Amino acid sequence: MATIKDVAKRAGVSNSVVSRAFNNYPDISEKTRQKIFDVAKELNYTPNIVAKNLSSKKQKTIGLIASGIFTENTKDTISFEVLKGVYTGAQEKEYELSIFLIDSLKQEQKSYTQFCRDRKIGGIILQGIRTDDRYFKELMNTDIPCVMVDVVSDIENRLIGSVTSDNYGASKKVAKHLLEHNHRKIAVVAGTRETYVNSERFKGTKKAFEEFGLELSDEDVMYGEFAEEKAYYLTKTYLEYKQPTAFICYSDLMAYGVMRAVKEKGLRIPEDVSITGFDDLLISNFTQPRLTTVRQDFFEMGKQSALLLQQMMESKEGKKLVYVENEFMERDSVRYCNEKQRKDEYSNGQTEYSNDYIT
Amino acid sequence: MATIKDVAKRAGVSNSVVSRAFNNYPDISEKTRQKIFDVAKELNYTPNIVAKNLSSKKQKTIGLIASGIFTENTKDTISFEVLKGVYTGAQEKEYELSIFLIDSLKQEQKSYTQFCRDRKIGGIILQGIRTDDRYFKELMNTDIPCVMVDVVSDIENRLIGSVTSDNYGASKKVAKHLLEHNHRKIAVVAGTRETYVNSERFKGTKKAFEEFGLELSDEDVMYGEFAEEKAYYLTKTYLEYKQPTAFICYSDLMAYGVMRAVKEKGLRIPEDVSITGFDDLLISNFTQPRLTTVRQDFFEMGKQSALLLQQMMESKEGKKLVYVENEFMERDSVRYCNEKQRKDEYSNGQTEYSNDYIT
DNA sequence: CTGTTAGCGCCTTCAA
DNA sequence: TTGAAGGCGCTAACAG
Repeated sequence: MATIKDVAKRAGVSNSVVSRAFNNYPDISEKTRQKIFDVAKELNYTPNIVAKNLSSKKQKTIGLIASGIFTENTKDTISFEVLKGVYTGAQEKEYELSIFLIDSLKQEQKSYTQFCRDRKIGGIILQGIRTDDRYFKELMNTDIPCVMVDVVSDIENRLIGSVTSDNYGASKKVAKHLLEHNHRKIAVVAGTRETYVNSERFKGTKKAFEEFGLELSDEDVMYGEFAEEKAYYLTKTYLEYKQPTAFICYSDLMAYGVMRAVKEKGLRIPEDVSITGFDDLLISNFTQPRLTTVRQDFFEMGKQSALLLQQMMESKEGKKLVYVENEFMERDSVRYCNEKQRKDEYSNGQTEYSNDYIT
Repeated sequence: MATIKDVAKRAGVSNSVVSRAFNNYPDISEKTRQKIFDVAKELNYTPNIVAKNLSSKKQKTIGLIASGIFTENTKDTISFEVLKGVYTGAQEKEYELSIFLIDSLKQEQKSYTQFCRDRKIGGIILQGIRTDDRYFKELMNTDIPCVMVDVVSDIENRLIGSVTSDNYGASKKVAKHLLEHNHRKIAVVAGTRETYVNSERFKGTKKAFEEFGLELSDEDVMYGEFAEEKAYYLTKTYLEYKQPTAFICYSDLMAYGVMRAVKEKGLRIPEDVSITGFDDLLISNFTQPRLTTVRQDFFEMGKQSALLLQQMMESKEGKKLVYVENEFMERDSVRYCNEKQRKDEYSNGQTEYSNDYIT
């Protein structure tokens, strides 16, 4: 493989000139520049990225740290979409990308900071990590630029950005949709309490209730930790003493769990119970019934993260917030709530409508 | 960040001793080794991978080149599973992983070989790439060890391995399953003709027919190129002049296309037509009806690829073939073919059974 | 067992 | 506009 030396020798110049030519320095005569590129092409030379990375001051590689890829539900391919987006964004500006997938099952976690230092990573994108993680905290004490996906932090004095979507607005829309469909007995299956997206979505729900002059009761809010099984069990229990006409779920995954529990109870969706999700995973278009939810463009979020990070790395400027569009997807899991259903007291059991439809 | 020098100085030894200690060379006294590790821990030192990579003869990074991630059907998350597997396998033996995702839509392809050289990649895993690709051919003319997923090549004199599953056996099992369920009017929606897995699966199908004293007619074999839409259109056309009682599809994606075409024709699955797939994608458990198919463990295939590649890189030994288990998943898209259906001539239209069930 | 020396391939002052 | 020299952080002979 040709090295910079070979090109230099063949072009009759010194290494440094070749280096400058390849890095678009202006202080090179057009003639030699051309000569160098000609020779390079002839020798099929491209700079070695490893050596470049080692010697250069400039940071041209970014990292993606993603958690929950291994342990989580395989139905969840969000991380993959983010990864594709980040890759695309990095590619666009010719940054190298190094990925770090965290397997939360394994004990031997590694320091994010270490990960960056060891690879000369100049900036990092964080996806699905917990802000109470010790390695996250450690990272926050460094000066490595960070972009977080779906987390907006209040950390000051630090190069940190966020990419997310309008969780508040979308969530409000979902709740209003249900409210407008005459639902009043609504249960909320929220995610993880301390989480940014959860609190945004919760605000949205509450706001919608408010606008209808209603209040959301604590006992109708469950915390499913964004997990299908957890949501399933919570719903099972909930249904033993209450029967809402609708469930608002803060993730599709949880909606699947709720659907299962609801069906097992012998209730029909959406005839007896309406259900909404959030995310629009692949499967949501294939569930029975198809899930009404909020589509998030995770690919775009990944891409924007990479772009934002690169910009931060180059300009050394701080705190940016980028929003990516989301979209309310009205499908088949929500139906108008009739007066009878609406007036029925919460009961310990099934409504008369549903007895025949156990699936 | 602490460098090797800092450790050396603090431990009162030279750089090379520290280097050796960290690379587990035996020629170091237990005492100094211990001393070095102590100091390293104290200084929070870990070797810089970039520098290591540059200076070392040993190749400790592998690459994954995957195609079709961007352009293909988003229902297909196979590449992602492979990626996770490769990552896990690399991680296990402390290899670095560099990924190269090919966007076939973009014109500006890059040389695989270049990709490897530029990053000092010592071995490469290929997934979803075409063997008639010019860059693939170029790569084959180098001495870079390769492992291919789901491609078994006949290239000689070269460090090359393959990881796949028993496509022949699984495919045979599928066909026999249909045959045993009394189906005789069977159409095959094959994939891409020149492809390894396609030919293996085809052999399996033929073998099963043979064992039943039957022969597969050319006119009942379509080539859907593993694409949902292609399969959909082929099936639409096919159904205009023939009505099989079963479709064997060489991928789930194509099965979805076939299902759609079949339903649009007003035929019921599996009452009128049985359908089988191959791969067991996420959605196949949620289609209507749930798809009978062959589950492939793509994660394991990715992992085994990484392991095999590493072994090849270390031992310089050649041509290995690793099989990963697959599993026949009997679900709801296949049903026993009754005598009436079986005897019906291929007709230009629907059977009498299905007229009422247009969905 | 340990230190010395010379790179790996490139970038980056500093002088010319 | 160019060249020389030093260095990025580490490994790898080769002495000792």
